[in-house]
Amino acid sequence: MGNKEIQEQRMKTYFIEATKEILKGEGLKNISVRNIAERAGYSYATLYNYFKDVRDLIFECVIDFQEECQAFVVSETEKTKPGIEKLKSISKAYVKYFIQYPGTFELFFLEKTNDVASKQPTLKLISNFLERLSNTDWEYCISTKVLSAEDAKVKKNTLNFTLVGMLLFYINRRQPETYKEFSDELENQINSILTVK
Amino acid sequence: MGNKEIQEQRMKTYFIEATKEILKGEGLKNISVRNIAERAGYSYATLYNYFKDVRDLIFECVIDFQEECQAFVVSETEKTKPGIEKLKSISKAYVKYFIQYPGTFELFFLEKTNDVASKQPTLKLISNFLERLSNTDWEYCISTKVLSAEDAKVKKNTLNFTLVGMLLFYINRRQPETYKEFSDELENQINSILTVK
DNA sequence: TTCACTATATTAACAATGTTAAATATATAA
DNA sequence: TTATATATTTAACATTGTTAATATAGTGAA
Repeated sequence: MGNKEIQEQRMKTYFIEATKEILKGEGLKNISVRNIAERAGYSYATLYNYFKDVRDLIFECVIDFQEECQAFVVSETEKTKPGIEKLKSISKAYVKYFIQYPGTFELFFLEKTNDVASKQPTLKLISNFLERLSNTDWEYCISTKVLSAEDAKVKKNTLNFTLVGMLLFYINRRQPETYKEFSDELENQINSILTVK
Repeated sequence: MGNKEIQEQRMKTYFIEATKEILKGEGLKNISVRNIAERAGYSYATLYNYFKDVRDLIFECVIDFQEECQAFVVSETEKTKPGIEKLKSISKAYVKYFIQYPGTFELFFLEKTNDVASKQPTLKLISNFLERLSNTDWEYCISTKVLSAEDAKVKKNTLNFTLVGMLLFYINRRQPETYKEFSDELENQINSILTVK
């Protein structure tokens, strides 16, 4: 990588880090080109030398947040034994991360994408994120005959849709109204989906 | 109701109808105060005599869309026999409505609410909408011993979260990429959640 | 009818947004 | 050092939601 590329990458990370800070702190609604640039220490127009537009920049944060979330999930589930128990822990940690940083939830699932073609890889990354976090343990369940391959496939998706659905209602629609209720319902849902008869 | 109220209500419906048209047609991203007012045949500032702000106006469309969706669901499920079969039909029709009018999905689940207090009733309406559409048949399942009350309660929520989650991925994240895949997965999910062992 | 008053509607204006073009500053190569 | 390319900033534009000032229409009394 030549000097040019190193410097360009460095500039990009300045903006990306600024964007991440705002997303984690104030959330998506406080993101603006001028806001980001100010925090990065540059003029707002400079941003356009490194990113096609502000959406491009915002979606570049996805990978970093996924890595952070993954590290969080791993650290929260280390001592859980593999299989169903681990799948439950992973689910809870996954949800916990987005509750802690609602801005990342907004970015992953709510932020609009005008130009869908160029963002397709990122959208794929988002859609199968939970799958990537949990695949080992689904495979484990299949290989230990706890679940059939078909059951695992459907339940994996049910879990994914349900967790994101719950988060959507709670973060974007304040439903239920208290965290306690949310947390109890989460427990119910996870147990119901992951309980093998 | 005095003349004053009649006229005021009439004015409100002009703006509401205009908003609904845009939402159903071009979707949420094409909503703007000037756009709505032009279609309603008034200046943009006039709108503020009848609505606190544009979000207020937008959320007033929820009730109308729910009625429309409910009528659609009823007409699509009339000839299905009550119980599990009906719950499956209702689920499919519910999803079908939002697929047909993605703008209504955006309004129901994606649109931000700055002032959450004043919109709390509407948010509640949204959260328990599917429940209202399907409660009769859940009760039927309980009374015919097909499901326990507890099972019904959890599954009802699983279904709600899963359907909205699926729609979120499909409408907002183009995942899966084809309607066929989406439709097949929908079938799988509904059957898995509503199949009683 | 005419005049004052009130209610309603429109135009003008503001601040904030994303984006681009023009202008300026900085780095590089001869 | 000077000419040229590159990087950055300032200025400007169009669009957004919202409010204040202005204009218009309707109403009730003389």
